[in-house]
Amino acid sequence: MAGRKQFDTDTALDAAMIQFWRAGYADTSVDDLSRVTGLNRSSIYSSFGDKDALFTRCLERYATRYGAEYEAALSCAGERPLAAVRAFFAVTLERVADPGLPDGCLVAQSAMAAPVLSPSVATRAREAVGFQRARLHAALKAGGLHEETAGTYAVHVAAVNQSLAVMSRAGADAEQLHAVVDVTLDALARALEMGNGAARGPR
Amino acid sequence: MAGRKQFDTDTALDAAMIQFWRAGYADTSVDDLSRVTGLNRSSIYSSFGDKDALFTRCLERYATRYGAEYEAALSCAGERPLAAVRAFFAVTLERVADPGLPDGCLVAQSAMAAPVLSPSVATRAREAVGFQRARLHAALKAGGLHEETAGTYAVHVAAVNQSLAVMSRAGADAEQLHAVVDVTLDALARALEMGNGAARGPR
DNA sequence: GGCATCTTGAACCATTCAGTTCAAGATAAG
DNA sequence: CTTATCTTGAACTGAATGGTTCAAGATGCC
Repeated sequence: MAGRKQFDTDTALDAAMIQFWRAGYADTSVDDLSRVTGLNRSSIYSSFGDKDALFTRCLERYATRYGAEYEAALSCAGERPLAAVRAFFAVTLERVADPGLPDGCLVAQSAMAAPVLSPSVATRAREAVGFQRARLHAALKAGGLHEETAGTYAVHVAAVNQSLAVMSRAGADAEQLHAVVDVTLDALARALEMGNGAARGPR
Repeated sequence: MAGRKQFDTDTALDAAMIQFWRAGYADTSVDDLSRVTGLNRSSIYSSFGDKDALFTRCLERYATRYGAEYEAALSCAGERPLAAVRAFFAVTLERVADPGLPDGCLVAQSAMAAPVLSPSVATRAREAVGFQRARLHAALKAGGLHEETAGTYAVHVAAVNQSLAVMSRAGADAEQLHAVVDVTLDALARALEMGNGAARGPR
């Protein structure tokens, strides 16, 4: 197993990502990473640098992969904004329901652990949350919501989406998680009904 | 400083609680606890047992203190359910706005870290989330909501409340946090308007 | 003063941590 | 086969971890 060949970087990154996702940064040792990736300690350091760099790669990978899914879900926001947000939530709900993946959300966890992460990683996690909100904001505006109303619902939907991570880790079942998003979808439906930006949302 | 006198247990517990709250269980060493409490290592072990026991005490303290505040906020739910839930959220919003306290929520953090906490602590954190939901459920029923609708809104409000912890750690400002809860309050107001349990909520 | 009680600091232990180094071995290309 | 490249396992370092023990000292009570 040497010579010119190389191990599968993507597979190793996926394994490391899931380990960080499940246990968090602090509770993941380099030995853990070595075990789940099947890579030797030396290989980890030579291929990815130190633990912090590997975590950054994993966070980036996570944000890219699921970011694309969220993006795709929101793609129909212009014509069917409610269905778009429903699909947005479905991305999270299906991920949580997948027994092959950890509960929660790597970005949410990293944001929660921000005070004890390296500044660059903490900033990246915060940016991911902000980016999610911006994505929603754009989609809701495209869906006909007034600028201010779209902003309000964007931050609300982003927050509720993060809350699913907490609740799933707290042992909430699928039915409860659906109830959480249904209230939000109902509120959004009403805001959308109130006209193409003419009516005001809450506040 | 010895003899019969003893250090102030409450003060020490508060300091330890805030440390756990800010940095989480994994990223808080016993030396950290010694530093912030002003207690010697020996004193910590003799007074509180090991790190796990002290964390449990802190979690209990947190749940008791803020649980009482949430309880008080919801006390008027029978007459003014919307105002009660608004006051419920205000407990969290004011706590987050307090510069003397860490962002986030110790219970939410502990729930997120459940997979790497000792089973007893993880269970306790999950119970705290469930208890919050039960409290809201009872309050909303008292406020006139139908059983099922009350259950739906209870889990939603509990989730949104947890989301404030994530969002505050992710750098959201007070205005954004208010927007998050306003959407929920608006939805709840509508559900309450629809009659004393006669009408159905979302779903 | 004398005694009992508590605190304190320091030392200690075994374990784990991140990070580094290196020799041995395996492979592919020439 | 030879050579260059890469992987691997193992050892090692220095620091930090949780946890324990104990002698010295400070205090309050009698």
